[in-house]
Amino acid sequence: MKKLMLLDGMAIIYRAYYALNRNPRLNSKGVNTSAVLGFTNTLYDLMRQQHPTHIAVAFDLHEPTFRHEMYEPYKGNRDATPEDILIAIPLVRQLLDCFRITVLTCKGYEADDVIGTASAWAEREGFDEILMVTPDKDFAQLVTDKVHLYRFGRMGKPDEEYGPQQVCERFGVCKSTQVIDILGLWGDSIDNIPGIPGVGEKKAKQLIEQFGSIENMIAHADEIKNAKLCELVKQYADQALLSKQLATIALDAPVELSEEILSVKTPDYQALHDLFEELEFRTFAKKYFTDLSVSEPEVAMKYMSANKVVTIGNAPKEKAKKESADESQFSLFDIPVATAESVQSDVTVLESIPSVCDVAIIIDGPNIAIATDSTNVYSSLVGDIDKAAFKTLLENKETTKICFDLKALKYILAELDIQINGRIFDIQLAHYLIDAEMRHRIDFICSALLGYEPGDAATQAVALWKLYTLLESRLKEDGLEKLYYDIELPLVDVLISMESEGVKIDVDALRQYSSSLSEERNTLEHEIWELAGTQFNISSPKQLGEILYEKLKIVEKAPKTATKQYSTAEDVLIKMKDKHPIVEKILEFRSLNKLIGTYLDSFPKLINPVTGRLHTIYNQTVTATGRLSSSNPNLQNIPIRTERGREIRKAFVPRDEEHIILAADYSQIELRIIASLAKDEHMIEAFSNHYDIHAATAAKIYNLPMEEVSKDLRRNAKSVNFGIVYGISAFGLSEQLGIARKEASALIEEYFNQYPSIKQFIDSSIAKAHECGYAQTLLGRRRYLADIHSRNNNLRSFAERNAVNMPIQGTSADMIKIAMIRIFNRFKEQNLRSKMTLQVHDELVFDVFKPELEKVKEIVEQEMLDALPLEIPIEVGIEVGKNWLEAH
DNA sequence: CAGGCCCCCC
DNA sequence: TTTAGAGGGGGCCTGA
Repeated sequence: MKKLMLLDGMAIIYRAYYALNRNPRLNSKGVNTSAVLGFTNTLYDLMRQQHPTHIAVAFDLHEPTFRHEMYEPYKGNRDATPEDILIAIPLVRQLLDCFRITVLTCKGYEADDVIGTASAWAEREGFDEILMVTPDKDFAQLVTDKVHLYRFGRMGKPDEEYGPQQVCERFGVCKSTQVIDILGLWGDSIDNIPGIPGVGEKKAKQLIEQFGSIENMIAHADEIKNAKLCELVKQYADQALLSKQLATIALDAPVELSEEILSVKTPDYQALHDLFEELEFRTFAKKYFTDLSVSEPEVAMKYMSANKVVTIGNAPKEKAKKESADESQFSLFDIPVATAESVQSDVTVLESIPSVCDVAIIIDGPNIAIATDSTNVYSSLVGDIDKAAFKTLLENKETTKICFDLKALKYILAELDIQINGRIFDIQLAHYLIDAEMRHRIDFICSALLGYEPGDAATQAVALWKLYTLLESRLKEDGLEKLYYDIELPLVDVLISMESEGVKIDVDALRQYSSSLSEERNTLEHEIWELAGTQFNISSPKQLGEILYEKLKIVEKAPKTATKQYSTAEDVLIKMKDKHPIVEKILEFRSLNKLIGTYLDSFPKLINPVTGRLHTIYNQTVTATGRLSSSNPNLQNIPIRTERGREIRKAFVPRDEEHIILAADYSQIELRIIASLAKDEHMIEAFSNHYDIHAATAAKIYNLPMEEVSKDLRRNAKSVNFGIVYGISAFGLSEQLGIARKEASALIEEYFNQYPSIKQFIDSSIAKAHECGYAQTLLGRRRYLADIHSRNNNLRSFAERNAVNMPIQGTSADMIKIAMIRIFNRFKEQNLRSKMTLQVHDELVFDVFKPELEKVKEIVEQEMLDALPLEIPIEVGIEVGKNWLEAH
């Protein structure tokens, strides 16, 4: 097994420099060693994760290269290299010497070419795996089955490894070599070398998909439908070719390569020791050399991949002893992070915790806190880990596990075949219940509640352990324990089951529908361009605004958005529909574009190749009211209102012929809840008699018998009912119904006359919020309303509407969550093969094994009805069908 | 790559 | 000067 790792030296130094520069680390001579330290750390991580047998780091020589002449006219856009980086380069090279890692450079070529050449060479030499470590997407052109691209994740996202498949997905090409064609058209943003002006990522992909290469595109330029684009392509053909040439990585740099040169060797420990001394990496050096009393590289590697258990507090003695023995084995690079001890007082406890490790576990009597050193909290658990010990620890039913993002943790543990037993305290869930509107990321929570951000696993574990005490008592004080233990915590398993189950999608149907709608969209696009007299990007609100309000001047006073841009929002356009025929076409184009972009074309890409199904992610800690949210893809906003949109639901199908889709939804749940919370007799009566509630409302406010309520009056009443739930205002209602303000306010007034308890409920909700500063659901879920006392009318009104809406929306959310948990448990008890697959706020969707249909219906209906005791009868509509549309 | 805008759902 | 003015979400595009 030969595995070569090629690193782009400068890129890693830059990354380290920017990552650590906020907190520069100066040694006593005033030299900034952040970049060197970061580089060292990156190298260590990569070695530990990738276990290469061969390695090299490529550097530029900062001399003219074979591209020099081509680049020359465009030079001058790069910022000068920061001085701290100039200092870091020789130090890094010195470090690599000590590690006896070869530095590859080549006169007349850039580091990219050296890496390209080396990877091509290694592939020919029969290496099994070659990993190019660089943030530069250009390297995608070299990716093959054996040569992979490794890019660091930014913004807390995990690192990404690009194989041929990922390259094709990312760039929308058939072959990775076509990446240079895309980049050629796109141009080089760093050196500001334009490809073809106006061609961005999307257009470039389209063109290459159509023509295969830049050369072919130029040869057949006349076939480009868009006249303007066609002109540009002809005009800038040479520039695109040049840009492609510049993007092409050379594979023939005259650089000396051999297995011997590249092989991973034993470091020169003496030299390393001296260098660390000089750089003042003392903590690191001490650990590193204590650990390396046996200086065998294999042993060193083993130490590097070890994991650590930290015991503090009242743990049993023998255990503490064992673990402190383990501790001496860790060779860890030291990073200048704010550690817990710098801000907290219990230094004696924390002294035993080194600043960096993979997984930190704190055992404090019966409480166990688990953390890892990543924002993606548990992603690095699947490394080398003492699984037996970890399993025993987590599966113990007697202890309390303190963690952050239980759902993520459980996914990882499932892979390791580990269960998590005993009481579980998820800091994230608890924090969500305590203050839903805050952000629930570990770093934010820590800085808000502890006053520092955890930099590594050990600090994070300490933070969780501290937060546990804080949040546990807060949960109790605020009466949120039941919500936590009876709803949010058990819901985690339900969501995991739904997410991993996924839904089956009829991909062929989506593809067919997509191509038919795309044709319609193209026609419309051309018609719009025709009417506008020019070609422009219709999806760009900016360009569209300019066309509508400057070129065509379809209205005198152009509507503006809050940020003083031209508004092209749907309701605005609808109002000016008859001013110009283009408006209707634009609306039509928008709706098609939305359907194609958001659903039809994106779903097939998101289907998991292993399961062949579509898996959404339910977020349990996003909404301010207690609802779930869904993303990647969002399956809670699948169209249903328009005929075209509904088609998409037909593609949601059962898993096979033995299954059938069942959808169960609460009818008018929010109105029922408000009626129940308000104990409004009239509404209770209407619901008890199973009246059409909107018609009944219309009858009341217009003082008519029910039979005489027209469609229009019913629609008005329906809007008022919705308005009540949202926190009504006369303006909002008048906008919604297209009626005068006065008329709207008369309607509202009459509504309140007819339903006095509703009015009372609204008033008392607002009064209660003023009094205690938060709104509350039936079960006590809270939402703090910071602006409830604001002297700013707008802000205060907003808070007051939330005070009304949140208890309604939130109670409904609590209700369906309870139903979900009970249904899930009963399915499990009865060993049913049927599965719950989707939740859309008031609706649950199931993939039902046909023989179980009656049983499922019974369970679902019963549990949805009984979830919460209300003053009002609840109704649940259950339907089945061979797809989601039919079942709705 | 954050923020603005828009549009789909409940 | 102009806009927003009924709740809760997510996705796409842009411009810096």
